[in-house]
Amino acid sequence: MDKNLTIHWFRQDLRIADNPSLYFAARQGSVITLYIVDKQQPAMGRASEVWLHYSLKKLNRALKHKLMVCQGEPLQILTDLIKQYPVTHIHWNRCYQPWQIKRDQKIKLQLAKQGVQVKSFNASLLWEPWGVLKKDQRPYRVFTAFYKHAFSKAEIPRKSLACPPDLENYQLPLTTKIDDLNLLPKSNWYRQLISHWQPGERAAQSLLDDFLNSKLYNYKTGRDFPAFDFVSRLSPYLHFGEISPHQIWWETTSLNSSDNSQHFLSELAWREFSYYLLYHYPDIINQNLQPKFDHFPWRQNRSQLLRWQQGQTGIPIIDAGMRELWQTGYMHNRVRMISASFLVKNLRIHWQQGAAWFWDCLFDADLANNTLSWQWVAGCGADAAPYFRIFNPVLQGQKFDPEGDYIYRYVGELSKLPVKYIFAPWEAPAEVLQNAGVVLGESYPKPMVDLKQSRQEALSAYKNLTFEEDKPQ
DNA sequence: TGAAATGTTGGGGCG
DNA sequence: ACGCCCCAACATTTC
Repeated sequence: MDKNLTIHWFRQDLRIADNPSLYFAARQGSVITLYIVDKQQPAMGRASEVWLHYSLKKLNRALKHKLMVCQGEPLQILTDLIKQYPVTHIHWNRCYQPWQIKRDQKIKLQLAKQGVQVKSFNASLLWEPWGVLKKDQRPYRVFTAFYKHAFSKAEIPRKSLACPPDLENYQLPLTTKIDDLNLLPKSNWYRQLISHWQPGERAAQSLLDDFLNSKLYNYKTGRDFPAFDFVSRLSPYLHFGEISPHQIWWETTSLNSSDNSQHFLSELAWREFSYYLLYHYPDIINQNLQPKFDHFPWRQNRSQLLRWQQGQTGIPIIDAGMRELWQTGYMHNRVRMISASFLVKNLRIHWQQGAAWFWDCLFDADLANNTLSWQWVAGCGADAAPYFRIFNPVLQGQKFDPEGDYIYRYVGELSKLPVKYIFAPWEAPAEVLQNAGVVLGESYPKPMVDLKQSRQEALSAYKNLTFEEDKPQ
């Protein structure tokens, strides 16, 4: 009997449900499920490695302990497997980081020469980046235009696929253990970090259910308040493919079409837009999408960067955010914008240094989203915030954390300071500070920069930028 | 997915 | 009764 044997190569699709590559592999015969730690790949962030470890464990369990893991060079590993086993097909779901695209093209070509059928599928984007273009065949650079086109003119996202029935998972001898991949760091800091999370497909499903049942109804306004849990927190799961955007899309649209669900879908579309831009402009990892920013006078300042990273800026809402990141591998989106704006505008430190820190600390660290979001805040991205849009962290706190709940949660030094002064402790009368047991500069830092002055400096730096561009050459 | 500066309006206190 | 001032509240402009 000539039965098919397919290798399904897991990458950023660590799920069984709605996994096209796995689904079609299972339908045509037995399957080898494989995960490779690619030693050639750019370094993952440290938090991401921790997540990956636990996610692989969960996946392996769901596959009845038949997930093969190894590390090395994918082409070599796949070639060896073809030689040893009667492999007829190799499947994977597409990845979209520039290095992945390059790698996969090469591998596909080489494997085809060896007589196996190689197929790739779409598992992580609602719209393929090459499928959405302006009339002049160039990519969109404005979100709303992109979204309108994708939403109304592009192909409707496919519906979720079922779990593959009766996976005949081919057992391979001699597999590396997940523990051998050394994804966990030597020290124990990660235990506290991961304790806030439950990686894996099943947890993603229940987060989605929970979100659609009880949080979505207040999403549009609730999503701006970092103290409250009105966001989905699905971002890490989306990054690792523990849930598909297709499933989220269809479950949300079939629920209702309120403002809230529309808004949630548009956030999902921002993710698409980031992937889209990264596909069309792969240089934006290291380069400003708008070249006029190439000569922007960024400041190089290690000690200021460090204070920002450690949540010791002396501005409570920012410190709260940076500490949330450090302690939980996550930061609420509203606070990401505030703290990023502070780094890039008030401190005028290069967005790439902020992006690098987030990359290392976030469980949802994602090249497309992280890069594009930082460029957006810095003003050098597509459809970016105008240069003069500078967040005032005091006002933002008053507006979006009016009771100070979020700040109190992460900035314990100020726990006795009344709400009235929690957003700007330096403005509190000496007596109030004393009663709260706060000594500015000792128990809690003084603000590291003057907000008003640094705002002015940023404005004039950014303004020069536009003048330079307007000058005739 | 901002904030500050500036302009306008309208109600109430008060001579 | 009336005009004047003050100022909060809102609107518009500017960076």
